Amino acid sequence: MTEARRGAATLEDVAREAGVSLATASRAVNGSTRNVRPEIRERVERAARALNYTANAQAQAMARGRTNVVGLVVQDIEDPYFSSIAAGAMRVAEANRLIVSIASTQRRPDKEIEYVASLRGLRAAAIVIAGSRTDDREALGRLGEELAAFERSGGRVALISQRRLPVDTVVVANRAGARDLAARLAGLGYRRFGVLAGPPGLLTAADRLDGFAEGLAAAGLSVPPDAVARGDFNRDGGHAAMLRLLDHGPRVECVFAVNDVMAVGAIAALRSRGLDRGVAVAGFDDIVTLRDVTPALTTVRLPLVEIGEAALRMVLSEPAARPRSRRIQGEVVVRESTPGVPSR
Amino acid sequence: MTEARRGAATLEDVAREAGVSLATASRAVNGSTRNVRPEIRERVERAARALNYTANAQAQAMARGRTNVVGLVVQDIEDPYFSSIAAGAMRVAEANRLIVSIASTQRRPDKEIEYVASLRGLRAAAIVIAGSRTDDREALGRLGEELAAFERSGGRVALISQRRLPVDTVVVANRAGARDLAARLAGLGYRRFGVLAGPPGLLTAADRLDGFAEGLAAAGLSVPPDAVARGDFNRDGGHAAMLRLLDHGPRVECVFAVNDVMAVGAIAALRSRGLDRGVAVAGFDDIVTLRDVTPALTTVRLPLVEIGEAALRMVLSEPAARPRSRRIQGEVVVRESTPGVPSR
DNA sequence: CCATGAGCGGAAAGCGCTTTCCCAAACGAG
DNA sequence: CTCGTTTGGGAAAGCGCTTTCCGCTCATGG
Repeated sequence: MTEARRGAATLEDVAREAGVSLATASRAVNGSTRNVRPEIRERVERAARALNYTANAQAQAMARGRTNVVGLVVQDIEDPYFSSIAAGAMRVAEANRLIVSIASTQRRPDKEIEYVASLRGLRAAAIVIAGSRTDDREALGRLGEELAAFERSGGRVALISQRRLPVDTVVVANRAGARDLAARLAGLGYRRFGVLAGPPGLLTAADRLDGFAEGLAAAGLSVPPDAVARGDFNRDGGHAAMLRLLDHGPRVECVFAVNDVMAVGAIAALRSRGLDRGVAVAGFDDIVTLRDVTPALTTVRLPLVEIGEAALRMVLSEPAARPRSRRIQGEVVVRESTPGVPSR
Repeated sequence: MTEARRGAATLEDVAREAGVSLATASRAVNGSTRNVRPEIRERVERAARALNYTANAQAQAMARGRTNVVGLVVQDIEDPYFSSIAAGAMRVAEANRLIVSIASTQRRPDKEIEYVASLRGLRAAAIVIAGSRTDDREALGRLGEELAAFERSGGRVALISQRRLPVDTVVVANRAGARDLAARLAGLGYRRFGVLAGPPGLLTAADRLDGFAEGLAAAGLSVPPDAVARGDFNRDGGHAAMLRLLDHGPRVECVFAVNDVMAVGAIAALRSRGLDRGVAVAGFDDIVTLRDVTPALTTVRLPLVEIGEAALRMVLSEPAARPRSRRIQGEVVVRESTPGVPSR
């Protein structure tokens, strides 16, 4: 009846308490293909309860040769983009009784590799990586090797929005979304555009910029090179880039920030110059927490939670012969931040 | 030279490749108090590299009797309040080479208990629980038992903002923060207050409400009972509560929403009625992502990242004889959402 | 009434490590 | 030169499970 004085109760304690063998206790309490007579099972279960027994997951993992841990690697858990993806992945994990191990790389590619190695050490069942999108080929190569080693040792991998490695991928249609957005903005009558682009090397940002340019081109418009201001992929980056554009760029009617948090920074910058009603701003992502900023942001809605779900589902499904990819579309949402140009 | 065809390379493979015993390989590659001759160490390390060996963390955990996993239980990772806390905890975890396992309970107390059990099974070194603040005594009791079992089996526990269980706690000064906020708002000339309170049973919300009432009382003011509208602890809850207050409550000059996301919902509600400049709104938390809403929110700044850091540090430090608590203060930040009453 | 096999409990092997214990060699002191 | 003492490699004992294999009991059928 008394709990082990040192450390947790083991299955052996339970077996002894119930007066059965270790094998039987294991079968009764932790499941097995084999049957155990109801009467004995009941006795074991009672013993387990009395001792407050919980199976040692490590030992189970060792014995079974697989774990119920999945790894999730994001760039910055504090960024709502990633926390929404994480929420989706965690929801699916919960439904499958998986434990999720998470790491935030703070955008350092070397950390990413380190975490994958660490998850390989944990013998995680699967890894989902969100947002590894540099064009640093050297880092990408090492990440690829590390992931390949992980897969060879029996793990599964999925990437979010990163087609550059031969593994399952949830592809976010950044380019297409930005193209659609450009078309809509052109339709609203804007002609003189600026773009607040992300830092060089960030592929997500680059795709959105390219898509936007394509969309404008289709409408016979374009973004003059000096109307593209680069900044960090966060609020302050948007703020700074907007100010730079105002001070050194051409006059613009409408600014596309490659994500919502940058757009919010841009609006703050415009407001500080008293221009917040003079220049239209559009973003990308449709971050939930930002749906109430004023003016309400025109943006491309990405189903972030779904993206997280899709990635984990992919990695949990039967492995395919070749890397699969699941494409997820964004949807343009026009709100007050781009009221349109009435005169045209 | 060739990697094991099935599964990952084991330490035994490395030992064989290097021509040493398992014991020596272990000492050379995974550290030990014992020395290994540099020449042999080098040989083992080379073999490990050649085989792309990574120690099986499960096996190490078994053999050593401890893991490098810490568990983090939050209510909703998508909520910026929790994602900031998680970021802080993860930062400290990284510095200590710990792996963090995270779970989002979606505010279901039973899930919380389930996850703790699960972490006990993992033999996690420590658990941090953020935001278990119901007054459901039954659930709290079961959680307490589960945590006690975890501690008896050698794990450490810290709670964030929950003094009701005898474990280490990071106490957030909700009450004091709300009290200070009330004092400042009274100082700004407001007299007729409303409160958008959280759901009944949520202690964080209750503390903030109580503190606010105390602060007003100190200034000879009060919140009439019918000016307290309850709502969920999220944006929509704030929105709905605000509308209810407008429609069924007394006229108010200033509304205190018990957290920032509710405040944002409230502002949206006011705006939908054309009252956004007529009623002042204050929040609590100072969520980073919401710093650019307009009007800029008066709120109580909580150092959320620090709170997460403090909790994990606490749980990693030497265990104390009795539960410790570390108190963290908020700081009132007055912004445009409470411009003050000029006439007074 | 005996051969057959289904059903189920138990002994023991094994998962991949760490660590204790043992032992040989090298070394320093008397 | 002898006798402790280090020093460092290797054998083996676990860590807490799962699972294979073995063997006993009982039901079944020819």
